Amino acid sequence: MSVTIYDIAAEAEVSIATVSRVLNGSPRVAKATRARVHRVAERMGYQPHALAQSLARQTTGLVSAVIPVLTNDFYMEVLRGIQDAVAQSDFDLLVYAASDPEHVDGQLARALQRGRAEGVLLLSTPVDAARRELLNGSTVVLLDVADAAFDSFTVDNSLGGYLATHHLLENGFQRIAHISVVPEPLPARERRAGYERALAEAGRTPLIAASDQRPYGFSEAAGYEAMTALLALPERPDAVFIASDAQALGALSALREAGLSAPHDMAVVGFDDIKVAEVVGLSTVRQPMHEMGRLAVERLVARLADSQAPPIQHVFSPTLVVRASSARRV
Amino acid sequence: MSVTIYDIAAEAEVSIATVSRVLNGSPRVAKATRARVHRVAERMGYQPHALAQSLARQTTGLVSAVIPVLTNDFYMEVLRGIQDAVAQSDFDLLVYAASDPEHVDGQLARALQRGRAEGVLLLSTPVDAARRELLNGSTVVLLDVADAAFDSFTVDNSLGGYLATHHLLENGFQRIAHISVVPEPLPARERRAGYERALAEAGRTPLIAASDQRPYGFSEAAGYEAMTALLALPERPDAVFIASDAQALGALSALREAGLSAPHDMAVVGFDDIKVAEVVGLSTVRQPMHEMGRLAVERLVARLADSQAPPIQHVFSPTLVVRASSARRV
DNA sequence: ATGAAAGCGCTAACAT
DNA sequence: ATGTTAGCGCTTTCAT
Repeated sequence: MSVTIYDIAAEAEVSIATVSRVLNGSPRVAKATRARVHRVAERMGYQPHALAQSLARQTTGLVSAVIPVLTNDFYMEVLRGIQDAVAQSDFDLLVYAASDPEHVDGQLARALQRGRAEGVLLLSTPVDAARRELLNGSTVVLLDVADAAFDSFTVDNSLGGYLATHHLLENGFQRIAHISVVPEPLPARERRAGYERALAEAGRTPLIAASDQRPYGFSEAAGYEAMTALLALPERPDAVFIASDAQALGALSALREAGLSAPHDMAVVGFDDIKVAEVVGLSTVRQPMHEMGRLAVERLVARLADSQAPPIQHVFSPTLVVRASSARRV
Repeated sequence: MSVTIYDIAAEAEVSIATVSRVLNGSPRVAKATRARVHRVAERMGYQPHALAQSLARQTTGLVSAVIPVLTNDFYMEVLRGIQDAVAQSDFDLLVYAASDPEHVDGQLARALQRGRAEGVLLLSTPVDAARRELLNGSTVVLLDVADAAFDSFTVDNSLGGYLATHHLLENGFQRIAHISVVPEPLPARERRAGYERALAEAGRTPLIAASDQRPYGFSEAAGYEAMTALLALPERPDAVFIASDAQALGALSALREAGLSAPHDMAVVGFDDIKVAEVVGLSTVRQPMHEMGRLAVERLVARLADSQAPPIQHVFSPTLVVRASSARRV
């Protein structure tokens, strides 16, 4: 049906080897032949067959991104960065998203299938023993999770938690609570640790709420529930640092429904700096999501070229973004 | 390096054909042999080589989505729908996103490369003569754009514009403006037509603003500029229907910066119903983005199975979502 | 400078 | 029930 190098070879009266050479820009071809083959290929509308090329070259030109849940602005932002960087490379991008983090392994297995992608970007998925086995032999770059055996790009979550809490302390808030996640993934644990450290330095006691929202805790619903719990407390906190912006959005809803508002009744600081955060004036700790995705891809591409380099652990420093929701009490 | 069917064949003392049969579940294999081959394959940790399989089968198991710009919540939502449906199929998903709509053809060409994907989902990209040529022979489903030669999933934009405008009229607003896009793509033109129809029925005159934001008009910046222009008018409108939520967000910012607010000083209705719309209380015309993506994939998969069916043009009816930004003047 | 031929790893007739 | 073999479309030695 469609034109192959055999057709071109016949038409140009050369062998398929010569056609292949010309098409791949080998210098070992006579000028006249080269021109003729090019002309014929052009005229016949030749297009290389990606699959056949890949099989012969033993390389697919594909990288894949494995994402725990797409219904999450954090991942969406990272994905944008990934896509941008991939578009600037010679690779094409396969996207594997799970319905929730617990089902990520199925997608991961597909992404890792032999002869599929050359490398994979794995997001927010801790490398346990089973996964280490799966990943064995593949070129992998980790995002939002670190592991000594792989390149990784993470944010200093503990610092982020500290910055947020310190900011609330500085603004004079007295009873600063924290909303975390159950079950608590490592990033959340680290954010909480930063919160606790800041409080400890100030000689305050932590107050932690979290609702058990399986399978995915970084959600509006989880934030809503946790805030509801906080509001039911006999002595209501006057500020809260929340483990993610998504939860913070839910928490703000709960606040609003209770006839309260931030920062007047309770100051709120989130984490991530997703786009809505700016729109609603939510103070937050910013992760450079776009850049994380971009750099991870660049690293993956580099590693594909040089698999020997020792793994690097890139830790971004998050930055505090102060908006209306944590304004100092007047 | 990695184990092939030859290794298994040798180990199980059968031919590669038998191995292939067993692995593909052919019934024409003796029970004992089947069991033995399975055991060996398992033990050796065999994984089929996607590429080789694809080349032999002449089918890749890949579909691709071509997106004009990823920095846009509308496309993100559609992409989620696409991903959800793809995950339920036997296909894997390639994502090709352009930096802006004018550069979509490069990505489209990659997506269409012979031996890459079996079908492509093309978003918001009108099929002109050049593209028709490109798409010729490929299995394509169109989203947000219609063309008689292909399956397409679109929304009744004109109806949407009508609904929005009619709603504003009903709520008693007097001077209802419209913010469109320059250059004006077909969906925007249709939305404007709906707006004009509603106004004409009410015997009012249209008032249209739009800023020239190349290459992509459905943006916050564009909305901001257009609203600024409206505010500079001697007689300020008291309501506005805006061609997209993204622009509406920018318009709301402009309003706020001018010390004004919606709906008090000007009622605002957007289009799309992206997630932030709900958060900021923006009235809007909802497109079923997730479902559009999902159904488009299902259609693509169906067409891949039966290429003879005549193209279908699926037109969704948008729905009006009333929130605070267009509340009736008290 | 060019051609012949051996793969790449698998599927699918066609034989037996 | 199983094996032999010819592709799938291309790249890449190895000859000439």
